[in-house]
Amino acid sequence: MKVPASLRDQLLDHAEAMLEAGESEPGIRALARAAGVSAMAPYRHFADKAALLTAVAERGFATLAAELAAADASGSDAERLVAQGRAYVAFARARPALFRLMFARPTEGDPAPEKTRENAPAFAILADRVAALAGRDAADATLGCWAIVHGLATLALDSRVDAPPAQVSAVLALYVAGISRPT
Amino acid sequence: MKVPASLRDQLLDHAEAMLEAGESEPGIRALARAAGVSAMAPYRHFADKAALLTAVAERGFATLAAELAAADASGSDAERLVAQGRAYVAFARARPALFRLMFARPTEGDPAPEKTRENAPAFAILADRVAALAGRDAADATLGCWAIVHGLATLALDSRVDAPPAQVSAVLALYVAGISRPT
DNA sequence: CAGAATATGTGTACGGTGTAAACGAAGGAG
DNA sequence: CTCCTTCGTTTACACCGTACACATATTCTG
Repeated sequence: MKVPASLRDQLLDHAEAMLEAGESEPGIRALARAAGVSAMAPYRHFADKAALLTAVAERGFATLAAELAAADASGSDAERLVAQGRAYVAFARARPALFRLMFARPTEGDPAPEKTRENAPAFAILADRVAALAGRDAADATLGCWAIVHGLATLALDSRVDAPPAQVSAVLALYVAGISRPT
Repeated sequence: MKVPASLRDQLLDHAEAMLEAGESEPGIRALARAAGVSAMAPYRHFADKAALLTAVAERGFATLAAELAAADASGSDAERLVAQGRAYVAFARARPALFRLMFARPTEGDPAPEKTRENAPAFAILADRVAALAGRDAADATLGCWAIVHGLATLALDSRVDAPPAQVSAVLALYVAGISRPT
């Protein structure tokens, strides 16, 4: 019963695979070749290269959100928060090219964490955790939290730091300790 | 006395200008055109496009380090640290393309903050400030500090957050408050 | 069912890129 | 003067994204 997957999905799959293989920006022609189709065929499914890559990025955000949610599944609030952070950085280190691509896509609308569609769900979960820990300044704390893990992730991708899980935990735990204190 | 600047410097200048003008990756040919020279001329001065862009990045790190040092010039330890953070993010927001380019260049050697040549000087200053504030966990705190500002900077460039100076100050001040407390 | 409309893929072509290879012209050293 | 080095040019190739015109297949409509 395995119908041969629409070309659209094939292209996205190959793009994801090439990203995972280290390619920083899969090209339309390469993807078409991989799918055994002419160079112009992809354009029946995507307006242009950017649109295709944006679709890949969207997938990436979905799986990132899933992994974050999984990490957030159990433990104390603080533990969950730290686990999320580890998952975030782990995702970035496991799929560097994809991670970079995801955040390199231009966003529509104003810059605000909860306004940017792809980040909204994950950001909401994070905000919940932080709210449970920090009384006042919850907004700043949430942003700081995201900034820390995102910073560690990108610095790791650009090999400015190593950022193994243990280090992420340590840095994040320190932050949590500083945040969660009587108002 | 104005000798007409070596082609090498002209190319770097134009590259910097084009980056400042929004171009994400100035091309060899475009730079050659800007310098009024043939497309192959740049290759007399740079092995390839990557080498040229790396040279631009190096310049960028130098001016970033200078701006950080300037911000660090006066005030209490905490104030200096926060000022550095503001300067870091301000730099990124003022020269988004350059900032991205700087960190996108591959680094030689192991990933370690103080080992990566371009970052070493600025990182050392940062480490000093943090050491003066946090007793134990100074290493983690330093890394956390860098991660926060770098995270804010990159998230701002990818328009995930706005990150105006006030926000940077707030987030960073919160972190400093959490860090600097009786051992 | 016929015929038209829509969806999907192909072939060709244009202008852009980075860069390899071979060639010239200018100046200093023997 | 001749030779070598430095700096630039010309030409050419392979690749890229994509506009345009065409073929075919599927589906909708009367």
